[in-house]
Amino acid sequence: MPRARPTLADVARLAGVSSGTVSMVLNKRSGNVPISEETRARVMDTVRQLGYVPNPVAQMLAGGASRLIGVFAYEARFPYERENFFFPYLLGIEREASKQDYDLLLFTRSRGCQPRTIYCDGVNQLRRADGAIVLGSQTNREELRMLAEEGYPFVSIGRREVTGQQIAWVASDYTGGSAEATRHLIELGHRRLAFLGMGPPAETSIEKLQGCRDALRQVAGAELAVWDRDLLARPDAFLQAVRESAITALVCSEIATFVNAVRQLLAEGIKIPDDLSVVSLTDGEADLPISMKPTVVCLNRHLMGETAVRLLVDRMRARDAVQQIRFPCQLVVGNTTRDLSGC
Amino acid sequence: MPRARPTLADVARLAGVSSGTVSMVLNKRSGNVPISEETRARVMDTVRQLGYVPNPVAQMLAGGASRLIGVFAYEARFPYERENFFFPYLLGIEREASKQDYDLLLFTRSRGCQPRTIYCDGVNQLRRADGAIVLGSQTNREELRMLAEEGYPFVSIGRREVTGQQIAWVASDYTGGSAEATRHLIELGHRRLAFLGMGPPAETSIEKLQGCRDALRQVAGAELAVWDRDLLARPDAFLQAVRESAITALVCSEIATFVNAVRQLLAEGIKIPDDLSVVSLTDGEADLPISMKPTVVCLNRHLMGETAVRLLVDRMRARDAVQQIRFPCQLVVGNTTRDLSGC
DNA sequence: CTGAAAGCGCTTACAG
DNA sequence: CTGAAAGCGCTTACAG
Repeated sequence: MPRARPTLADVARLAGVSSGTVSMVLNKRSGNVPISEETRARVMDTVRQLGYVPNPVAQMLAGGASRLIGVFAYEARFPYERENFFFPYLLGIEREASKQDYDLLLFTRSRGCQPRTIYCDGVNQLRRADGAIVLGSQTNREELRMLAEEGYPFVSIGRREVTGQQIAWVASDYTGGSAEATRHLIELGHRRLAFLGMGPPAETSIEKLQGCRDALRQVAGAELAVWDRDLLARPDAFLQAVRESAITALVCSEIATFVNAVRQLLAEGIKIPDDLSVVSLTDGEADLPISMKPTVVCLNRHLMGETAVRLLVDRMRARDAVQQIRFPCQLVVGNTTRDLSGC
Repeated sequence: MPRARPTLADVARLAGVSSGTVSMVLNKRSGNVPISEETRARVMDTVRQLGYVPNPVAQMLAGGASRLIGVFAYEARFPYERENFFFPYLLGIEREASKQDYDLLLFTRSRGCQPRTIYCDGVNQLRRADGAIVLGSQTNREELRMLAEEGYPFVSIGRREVTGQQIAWVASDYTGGSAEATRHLIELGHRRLAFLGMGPPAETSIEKLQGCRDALRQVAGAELAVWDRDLLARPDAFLQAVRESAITALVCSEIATFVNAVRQLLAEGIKIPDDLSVVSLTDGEADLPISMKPTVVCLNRHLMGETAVRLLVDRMRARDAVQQIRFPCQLVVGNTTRDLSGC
């Protein structure tokens, strides 16, 4: 039973003016139409006397925009282990949203739809917000296409390609980052490498692989095996592949793959980096032996989150430009890679 | 300029029915008044065709609920370092909200109000959501009182007391956790301790101190100095206090204080735990020397976040019970405390 | 089974 | 300067 709060009409009645006048007084919109000091004072007295507080919901309805930016993630965040995928982005999103004076609407409702979907019963749920940021690797391309077709303003975190539509996104320069990581290995004398981790989203895997190949192309006699990340599901096969290929360096497409692979290798007595150098093309939370500091490509998630919001706000203001922006990654050298050349 | 979204009236017109009927179909309130399968199908088709989505603001105004749970944090999350204070709670909040089929509204707008406030120009911003979770140590008690007075349903994460009002909260059992940490020190032979970190919110500091004292009371000749955490702002004074008091153990009220203190101690050549044992009464992200594992009291933030949402939903359903729930903490012994007794 | 109407509490032209 | 009215987009009795 929410206490019956006084309304604008109550104030108007008691002050003996119209509700429009009360609204004007309260909103200081006297710019155009000056209101007599006497009326203003009377209204304000009544407001205080009644303890009147405007209902923001009604204000919004009458006013127009929701000043809400939606955030939709295809991956559920519930498995607590995954928190680090999502939150660094969210932090940037929040910071910029605050700066742009927007609130954030996190779409968490299950609504019965089993895998999380933007469209439920054919209805675009994101419409509750003025625009939205979309993330997650399990992106449904068909949904993105529909969003784009209906002109709903959104920005994807991560490059996503949909035929026939230009989609706004911010993405890491995986190609550059992977090339840098690979060059690092080359400089350490590695020539037989394996790339582990083809998996969704396709764009990302392809870019990473591309980066590795770009770097290796510069070197005569270098070889790259390419393994699907499902290989890790069969430990025997994985270890056999490592041994038979006689690689000296393993390039993991992401941190989860890195951790998984490293665990299996260590369990088999393979020393890192003594027997095998390992790098990850993505950073993130990693539950590793305490002394192990991975050599890893770091993404600038905060900045990406911020920029996504900025693009979105631009987009909502002037419904035209669909921008796509790349962010450089940074290689951080740890102790999981070693120099083969003598020393 | 918010895009012109289709409205209920548009759907009704196109489907050739009244808007009331569309509303009924959408809300499945056919309980009382059955609607023909044919009409229902026609309406749903039109809804899909138009991409109609109800405007939550209008739904709220009209008396329905928004199915939105608000999340308000007094501390801004922008300083990226602080992320770990907020997110573990958010994770729990999100999980339970999803389960209860609510979306989350993160209040991030600055709105010009310099320190973040719930009431802007006397308007309760939280009203955009059906209910809200409130967190942060810089809680404004006056605002909480106003919320309670107007009957707005909210749950605080962290115990907050406001005279004359019962406030719903979930909180850690700091007294118990602190007592356990102190007993741990006592068992290791420590008798001269200092408690560092009286600071907001008051409830928390008092409980922690209480826990320490409870434990120490069991031991003859034990002493406890109590230091304000501002002491750390003057390194000289802090180190002098440590030396003059001849303490063997330092109890830090929270992890940030712990990290700050440890840094200052190490910089002065004081070895931990050889020269001084140090514990933290709160866990969290800690940028410490790699080999240092703090002895720390861990909070169950995920569970607290989940429970806060559950209490809130209960509260919103039956507007009566204001519940207050404690969660036990867990002492995790690291290598920053050592045994004084001989060995 | 469905339509017409009132109402939620505000804002904003538009008349006086 | 101020009032009367329309409208924001929905829900909910209440008539048919």
